[in-house]
Amino acid sequence: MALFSSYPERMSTPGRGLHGHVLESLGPSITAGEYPPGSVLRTDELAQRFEVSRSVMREAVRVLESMHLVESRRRVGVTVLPTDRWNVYDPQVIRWRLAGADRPRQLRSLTVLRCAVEPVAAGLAAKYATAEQCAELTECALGMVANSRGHRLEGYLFHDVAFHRIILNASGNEMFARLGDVVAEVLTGRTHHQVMFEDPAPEAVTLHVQVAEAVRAGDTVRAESLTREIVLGALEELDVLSPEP
Amino acid sequence: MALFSSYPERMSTPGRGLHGHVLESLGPSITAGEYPPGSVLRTDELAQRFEVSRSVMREAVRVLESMHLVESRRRVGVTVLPTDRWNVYDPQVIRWRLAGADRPRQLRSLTVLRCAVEPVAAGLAAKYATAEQCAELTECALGMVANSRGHRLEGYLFHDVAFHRIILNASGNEMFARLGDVVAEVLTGRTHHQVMFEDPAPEAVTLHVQVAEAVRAGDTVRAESLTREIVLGALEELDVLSPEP
DNA sequence: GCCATCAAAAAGTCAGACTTATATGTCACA
DNA sequence: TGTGACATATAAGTCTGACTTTTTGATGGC
Repeated sequence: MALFSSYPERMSTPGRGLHGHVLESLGPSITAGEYPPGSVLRTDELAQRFEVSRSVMREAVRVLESMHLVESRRRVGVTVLPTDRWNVYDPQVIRWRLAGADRPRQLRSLTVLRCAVEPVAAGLAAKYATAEQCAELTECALGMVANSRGHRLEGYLFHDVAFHRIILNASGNEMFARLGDVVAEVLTGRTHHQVMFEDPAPEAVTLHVQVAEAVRAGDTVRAESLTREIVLGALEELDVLSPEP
Repeated sequence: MALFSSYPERMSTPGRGLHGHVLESLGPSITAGEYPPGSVLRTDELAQRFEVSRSVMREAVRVLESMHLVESRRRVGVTVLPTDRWNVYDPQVIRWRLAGADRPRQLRSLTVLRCAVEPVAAGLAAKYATAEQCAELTECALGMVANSRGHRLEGYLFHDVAFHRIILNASGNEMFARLGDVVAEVLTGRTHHQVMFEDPAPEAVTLHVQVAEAVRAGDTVRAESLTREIVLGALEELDVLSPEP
């Protein structure tokens, strides 16, 4: 099926090279709060701990610095920055945080972001989606229907992710399009790490089909409000499992 | 005035260190499309061009790689990635792109993002804003009023940026809060690089005052719809100057 | 108590040698 | 002529050690 060839599985970038390996270990530690803000690390010490040369360690620190997770200053060391400085939109940071302890809070703030963005994106998609995108969209919706019963969660997830990706891409807005990875992480996290014994809610499935129809019909306001229902439903579902105002 | 002490002027991080200086030159070149996607650079050659050691150049490349602007592969070199791979939410990438040639398109996609996010953020702010945040908000609104006539653009801009930052922070959502820098860049760009001979539109000023009121009153739907008016107005204004559907 | 000066500490920079992966070309064989 | 194994060259990756620069904090004189 050529339609999905545009979604290669390059979602996660495993630590290539020594510096990547170090990052994959040190990054999650920091985002998990293992080193509280203000903690000071020393490059040399880290290099010894990870058994790599200083050059490699310096490269890793540079990357962490570009994510604003740490700040490197002369005569002081590598200081861990407070959370509100972090580049929380960096896909790698998102992945690290979703893998950590405060996954629920993370999942929630990302879902609230979805609530804001996806309805607007769907409205734009109804305006600008190509015929091919409309076809892909309905195909995904049908795929969701086909996998909506009988505990076929993986198949459902696959089409769900693809569906939302297409919406975000079809909006024609680059900033929206780049949130496709974020949505994918959220949906995957929800499916894999939550109690999901039951099949997906039938209403949600129906809504997806209707969104696909609305987009094809060019009905912007309907596409927007239907998508809002979908994503508000997801938020509600999240609040049921881990309630916090 | 202690209210604004929480908004230090650390918005732009000038290239500290040699590697930062290289980045500040090479980054914009790439985002400007000077090296088309697929172009191959060699670390050694770059090091020579910028007259730095390879260690420094490698650190710079690592940072560009973490932004997904380039990809470094053995035996090949440093390949420039296509636009749809870039981390377009990275504040540094945003700044580089806003400084480049396709500023208008960039400004527009960011404003569309604002249209999606800020109304929702304002709604949440009406729910969760502290008394102090409400006070700061009205103060900013008054500051905008005070600078709305007589070509006092800088003063107006200052309070405008602060206003939207407070809204985004008061929403209580981390992802929204981190868009404060983006909004600041957009507003600054609009003021400094567009034909802005005239004073800001009186309706916009009024709307800001009303939003501050709505937030203080805890009127979520009113805060949301008023903010939507503000930001849709900004989008309209943008389309008037550089019309593209 | 305050300011200038100094020394130590840690990051920053550089140069050179070496290792490793890999794209590509070569050649034998089918 | 096409195909597979093999060799080679290339550019990134890694390590090491020496040196420089900035900045903190301590020391000491006023």
